[in-house]
Amino acid sequence: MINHDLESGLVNRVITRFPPEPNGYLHIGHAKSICVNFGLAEQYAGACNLRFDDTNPEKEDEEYVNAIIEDVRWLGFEWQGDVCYASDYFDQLYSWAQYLINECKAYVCELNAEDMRDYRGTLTEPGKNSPYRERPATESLRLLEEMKSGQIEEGRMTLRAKIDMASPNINMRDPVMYRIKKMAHQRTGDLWNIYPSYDFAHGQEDAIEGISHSICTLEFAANRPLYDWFIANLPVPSEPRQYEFGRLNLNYTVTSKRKLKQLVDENYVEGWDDPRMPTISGLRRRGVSPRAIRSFCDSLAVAKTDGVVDMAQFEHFIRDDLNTNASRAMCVINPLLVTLSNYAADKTERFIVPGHPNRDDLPERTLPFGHQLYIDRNDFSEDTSLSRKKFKRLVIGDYVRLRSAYIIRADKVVRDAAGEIIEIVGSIVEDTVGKDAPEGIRPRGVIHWVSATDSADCTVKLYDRLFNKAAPDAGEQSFLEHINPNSLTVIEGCMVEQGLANASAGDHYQFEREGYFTRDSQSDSLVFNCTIGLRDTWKT
RNA sequence: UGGGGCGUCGCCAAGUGGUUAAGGCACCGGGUUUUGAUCCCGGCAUCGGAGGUUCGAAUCCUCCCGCCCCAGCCA
Repeated sequence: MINHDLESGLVNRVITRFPPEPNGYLHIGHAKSICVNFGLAEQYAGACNLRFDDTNPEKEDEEYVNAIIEDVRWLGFEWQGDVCYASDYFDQLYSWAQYLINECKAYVCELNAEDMRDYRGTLTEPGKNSPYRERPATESLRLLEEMKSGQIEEGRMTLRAKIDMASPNINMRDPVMYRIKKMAHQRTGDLWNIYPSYDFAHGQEDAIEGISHSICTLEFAANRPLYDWFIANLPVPSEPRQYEFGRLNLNYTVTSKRKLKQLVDENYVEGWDDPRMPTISGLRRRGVSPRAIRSFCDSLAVAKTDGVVDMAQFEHFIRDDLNTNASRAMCVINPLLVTLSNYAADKTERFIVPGHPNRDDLPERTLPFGHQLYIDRNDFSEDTSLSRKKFKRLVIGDYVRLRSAYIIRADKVVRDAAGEIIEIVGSIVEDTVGKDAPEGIRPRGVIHWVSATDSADCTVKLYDRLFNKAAPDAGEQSFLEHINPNSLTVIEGCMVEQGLANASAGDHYQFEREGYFTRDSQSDSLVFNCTIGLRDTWKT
């Protein structure tokens, strides 16, 4: 990459940083940034800092700081030294502001927000100099001190950099360095009544930490000249450089903290960690592993194009990881009782089966088998005219293989008063466990099952995409108009094999023929979240 | 409109003068399979447009078209 060139001379060690503002939870978009920053540091044997860009107490909160730390750690990354905070540099930043005033490169401006906008000009017209621009340094110094100590009302004054009001780059038209906010900061308390702006803070934070490559997203490209201006005009300890790359956009979801916060605040979802959320915590609760997230991010290009990645690409990496790492299990989501007439009611067997079809390092499991079991209602059809090719499941008079167990035949159905099928009576084919079907018997397919007496009751939560429009943000309507009303399906009364009765959140399973699941971390009872279904190419 | 950035298969993308224009996702065929999964094999673009330079261009030049970002005392 671009770094390679710089490796040959410009910098001797790659130091990057991941600098979130603690104003929300991390989401999949941040995961890319995290992977890029930590990944580059690792690749070049450098280091990466975790730094909170906490320059605006209005939107920030301790809760977010903790959640972010947890998420980065969960993703498996280690930052250099202690966690850094922009607020740790407030004193340094303040003295640099004084320095610029003394250099006649900054001044306290008394234009209100509206007038400042007018003076700034437009995209096509240059701005006008503020009437306070040539104020003596001593006066600005005094005023800044008063702003700091709380003697000036909010909105009355700002400290601005004196650059060029006619610059074609609007960011260079005397940008605000400090604004008054008489608000307690989550870390510095009531110490400050003024807070530095992003532009005045970010590059200097990088310089203080010795960051070599300050990597951010494309929308900051126009801020780069300003970033460079501060670095060039201040006695900073190092000269970091900013590089931009395209942020990750995924279709069928939103990745804007503002919108995610709205979904949470207005109760469209259960919280930041709702399994339908694209947040790191939501994905974790959903059952997506850090490994899947990292491989997905690694598959993404670090380029200047701003495209929209197909959710299917992310899903591929989720499945890819789970397929190779998740233990197999059987869970009947829609139980239908099957009674085996030729299998003694008091007889039971226990089949020892592999935890994974091609990994013997995963523990084996035990499947109790008996006179009665459950299969899924969808695995039985009364329509015996369905061809074997079209319906590879159970029909009256035909055979099917019970996964890892016997081949059985369905003999008749039992109905309740309402005519609803409540039971299938069938029979096993002797001596077919672990063996090929005997001559003359051809099972239509393989279905999953669970012992009727020796299995655990559970609830399964199935998720669909949160939005039913590929680009929820696009168009006139609010993204809220495109929320999928059926994004969550709760199914109670499911039966899972006994061995999973004490499954824990963070363990991943493939419920064979259904999908990948993990135990929900927020429920006391046995609840499984469907991470993602199996790929299904079955054409109906 | 001023400034900045970007346009290669349905999607994400390699590629910076000579390649049959990588790869992944998706999709479509076929094979294996006690998961209609996995796995395996095969198929799938002339590079935003128009000119030009060159023996030769996605790669260089010109013009045009389109998309994104910047006018917060947000980041």
